[in-house]
Amino acid sequence: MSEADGFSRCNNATLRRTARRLGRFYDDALAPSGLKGTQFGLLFQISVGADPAMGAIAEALIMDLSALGHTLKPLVRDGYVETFPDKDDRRVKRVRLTPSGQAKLDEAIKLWSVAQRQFEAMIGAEQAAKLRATLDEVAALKLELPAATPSS
Amino acid sequence: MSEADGFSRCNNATLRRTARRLGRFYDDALAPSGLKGTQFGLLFQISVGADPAMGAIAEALIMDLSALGHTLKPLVRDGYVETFPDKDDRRVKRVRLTPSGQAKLDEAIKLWSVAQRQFEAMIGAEQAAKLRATLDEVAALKLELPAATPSS
DNA sequence: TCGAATTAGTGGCATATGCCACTTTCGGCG
DNA sequence: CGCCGAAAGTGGCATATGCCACTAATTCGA
Repeated sequence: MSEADGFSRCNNATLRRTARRLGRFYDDALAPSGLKGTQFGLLFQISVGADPAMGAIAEALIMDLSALGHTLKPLVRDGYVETFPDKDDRRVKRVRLTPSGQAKLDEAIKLWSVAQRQFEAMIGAEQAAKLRATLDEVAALKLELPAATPSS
Repeated sequence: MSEADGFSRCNNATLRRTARRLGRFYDDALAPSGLKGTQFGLLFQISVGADPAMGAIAEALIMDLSALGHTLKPLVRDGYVETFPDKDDRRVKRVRLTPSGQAKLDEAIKLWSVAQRQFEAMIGAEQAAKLRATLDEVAALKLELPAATPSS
């Protein structure tokens, strides 16, 4: 029963499953703003940084650099963020919100608060904080597969 | 300052962030099999069901039905799963593993075990079980947004 | 100072997910 | 019966993510 009933033992599967569920909830809440949960998080991350470089954002969100580039496109296209090269290192591309983007973020934060409050009312703020702490702990683990082929 | 420190307060963002991290870890472990973590979970879910209908799988995985359809395609294309109409209700499409799919799943389970073991060795089996329990609890919540403002 | 190694991004390709608009079947109901 | 509304999937469209191969800009060592 433990394994036979749907692989409830796989930490990864369980995590993704819940992520889909919660993702839809937050997405619904943000819908009026036209932003998805991911975009909202990305805009926020940009807003709290000091014209962060793409690499810095990717690292903070534990996201692949190229994935970040892709995800950023619609936001640039819609005029919420803009990029510019770093003064000292032309390889570096920095990102910042446009006034329009800041306004959109402010708007979205109001919507986000509703979902956040609702969620914490259901599960309890304590419990939520504990869950986030555990998740952050997991995200910080230096996971490494046992060297598959030490060959040579 | 509660929000200015990187939005660590957003349950959804934290969850996705960790999902990306853990997802890559499991994906790396499964790489030799050519399967992604999601496909692995899907194959497993199919294997434990009795020729489950698409709707049943989608519900079990808390996944959108159409999303499931999309995700299933590469697996059908590669000959790991096959579908057939339900005898009594032609609207229903049932899914099952092919012998090749079962073999691939068996192969993947060995790889998965390594990642699973490794992860639990790092965070502790107890802790992992507790995390999964909490995640399942969250996934089971009947989240609902406070009736949208009829505005005006 | 020049070329190898490294770093930061980009583009292409493939899967992951969702929503919406349809189409096909069913299950009632008058 | 025959029509309507519900149920189960499909296809199209758009974003989310990753990996790989490549390019451009820097850094470093001989």
